Amino acid sequence: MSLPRTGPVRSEAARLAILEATAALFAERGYEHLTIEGVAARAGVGKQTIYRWWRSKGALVAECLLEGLLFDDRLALPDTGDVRADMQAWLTTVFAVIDAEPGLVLSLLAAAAEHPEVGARLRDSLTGSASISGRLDAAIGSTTALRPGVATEQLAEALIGAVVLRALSRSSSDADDAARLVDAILGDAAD
Amino acid sequence: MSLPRTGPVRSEAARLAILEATAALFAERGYEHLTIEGVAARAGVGKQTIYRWWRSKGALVAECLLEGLLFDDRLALPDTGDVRADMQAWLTTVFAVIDAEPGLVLSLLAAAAEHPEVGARLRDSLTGSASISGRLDAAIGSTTALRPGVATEQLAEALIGAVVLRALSRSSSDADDAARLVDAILGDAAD
Amino acid sequence: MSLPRTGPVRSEAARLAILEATAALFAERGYEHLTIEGVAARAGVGKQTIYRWWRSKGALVAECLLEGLLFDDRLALPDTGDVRADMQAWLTTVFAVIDAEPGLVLSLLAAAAEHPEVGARLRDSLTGSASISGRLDAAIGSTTALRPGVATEQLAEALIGAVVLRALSRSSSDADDAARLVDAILGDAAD
Amino acid sequence: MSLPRTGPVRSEAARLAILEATAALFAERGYEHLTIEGVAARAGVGKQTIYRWWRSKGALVAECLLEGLLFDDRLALPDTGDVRADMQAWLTTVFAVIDAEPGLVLSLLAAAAEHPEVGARLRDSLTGSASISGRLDAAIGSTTALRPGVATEQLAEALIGAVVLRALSRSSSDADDAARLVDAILGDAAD
DNA sequence: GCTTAAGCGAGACGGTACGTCTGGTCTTTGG
DNA sequence: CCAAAGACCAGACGTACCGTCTCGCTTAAGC
Repeated sequence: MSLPRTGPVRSEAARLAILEATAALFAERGYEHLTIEGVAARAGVGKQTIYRWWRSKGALVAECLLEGLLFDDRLALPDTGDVRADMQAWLTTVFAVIDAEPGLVLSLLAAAAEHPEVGARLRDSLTGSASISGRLDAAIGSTTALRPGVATEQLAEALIGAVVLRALSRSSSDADDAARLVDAILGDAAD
Repeated sequence: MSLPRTGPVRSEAARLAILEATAALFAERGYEHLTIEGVAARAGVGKQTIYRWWRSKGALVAECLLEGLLFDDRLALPDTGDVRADMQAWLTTVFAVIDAEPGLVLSLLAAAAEHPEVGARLRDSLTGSASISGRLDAAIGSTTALRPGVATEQLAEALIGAVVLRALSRSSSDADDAARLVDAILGDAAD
Repeated sequence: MSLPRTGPVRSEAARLAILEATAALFAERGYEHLTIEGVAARAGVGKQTIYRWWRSKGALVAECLLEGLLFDDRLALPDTGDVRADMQAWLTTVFAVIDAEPGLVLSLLAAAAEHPEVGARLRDSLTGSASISGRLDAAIGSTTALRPGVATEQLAEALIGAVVLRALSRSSSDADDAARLVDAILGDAAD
Repeated sequence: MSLPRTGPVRSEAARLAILEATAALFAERGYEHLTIEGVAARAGVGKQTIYRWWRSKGALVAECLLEGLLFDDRLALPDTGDVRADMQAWLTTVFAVIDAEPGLVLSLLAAAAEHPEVGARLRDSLTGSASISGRLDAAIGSTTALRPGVATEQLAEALIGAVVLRALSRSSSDADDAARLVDAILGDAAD
């Protein structure tokens, strides 16, 4: 596979081929078994072209994460207006994904543990893009836990954290687990 | 007619030397840079002696974890009777450890992401030995979040999860962060 | 006080496979295009097994030379009793080989220029094993140049040197050239 | 009517800078470690400018040789009228140079082995410019070996060849060796 | 006490991937 | 429109570890 040659400015074609190869290999074999040589071969690129622009495997994965090449749309938080129901539905989906493809999340965690840049991006991806704390803010007053003045950002972090822990401990989780977790975090409906 | 079992038995000295070398190298260089060859050399042991008894680097680390060789005593949850104060104090300490030696926790997370056995043990170590959910159970009724029937185990998980997330995202945290997190999880004092 | 333990021993099979692969690739592609990776692949051997026992490509080639894997029997000096005729016949053969496969000799020269060990072995192979100076010694008195007291070793060196020069300059040489050279070195028949 | 094709012409400055950089790097690091990239960097020139005008590293070195950039004047054959003495003196100098800077000659030999053009030029440089065979011709009759009808060109070749062989085999040589070699080639003084 | 087989230290083996270096080609940009 | 600069693909370099496999030694259980 040969790419169209470009000049002494950075080749966008090469960059894209590399990121796509990274995402594909990451999905297929996981972070641990992702190799620079494998990416280079798959992308039809010289190894040096990777080393020229990325410092490490982790930086490569971080950029994939940033470009949204690693997550699909299943993991978006739904918005029906009912925070509790939305969160339960979302958590149930997330648990199902972790059960079905534990490697995806675990690989991401391994990458995050190894490279600060992945860690930072991962947190943004999880708390930010799913915008959980935003939804919690909007629902303040509707449950006992969401009382005025509560730090919704920490609640969101705790929720995501619980998910991460379940992934790490390989405990398989179902809809009931999701409900229990949401109830624990949100409290009862406000009177 | 059974074949006679003869021959020497497993060397306890070798086992201990290996676990100690593993713990030392883990602390010095982190999980990623821990190598079986390095452990063998440090322990003054043949590689085969390691492979005979452990299936992988992860199994080695998991056993160290189980034997308490990786954590020191700083990380025990204090018990003054005041749950909120105890948790804040504990979290503050944990955050300080993460800030001071991020490698320790991150390496453990990397190991957990790679090896199920480490993940399982890690969760036990964190939630079990600190026995957070036990303390929460005992405090039911004392805060708005600790209402009767709440799943304290999920609350404990969420709390630990938040800690893990902060470690992964390398956000440095202080006593205020600890307080905010505890307040978000526990809610207000009960009336 | 413990004696050094012995451990596994060097694999003769690997050693031979490596030398044979080296000789084959040397003959096929020449010294310049001989690569350690190629030798390892051809020999079915890990690269480290080569680096463990040889310091360089040159050392490898030198050992092949020493084991006689690079030269075939065409290049042995015949012995009919007539020194002049033998030398002419031999030179004619050597010139023919150089004309037909210049790469063989040139590669050897390149290797010798790069690695002292090859140079030393090459000289031994050429002057020693062909034992030209021995033949000259035996013929002392039979030609004007082979007078008593003459340094036959230098004469042999000069002869071989002339051959090397012709190889380097790619001048194709025939039987007449061989005769002229032999006559120049040996002088006329003694009266 | 067509305008004369103008356009820039080959830059003499670039050509000289390249040749000088080549000669300098050759002297410093030898033929093996001479790289096109190194030459380009040293000459302040793009790699393509080299590849445009020379086909290979060898061609570059050959042109340096032709321009006399590689040899200094030490290596000229003196002319006192006494052939034997002149040759001994010259050989002694040559041996000393080889002993002191073996890399220079060896690098040249490596280049010659790799590239025909260098080989041809090298032979011309050595036999031609030192014009040994001319001197031998002029001395015909003065020694037993220099009898009428002898092929002085082959004698010259043999002499140079002996020098080349000594360089290749790294045998250090002194004035006595020079004398022995000259005596072997020239024979005794004619009666 | 002798036999004998497993555990031991050591380390060679076939491999994979690393991160670096150079070769030779091809473009862009500036003079 | 040439020459500098340098990005590109390709692939060899020498190193680090992997996990497996002998080696010869030591040692404890069972005859």
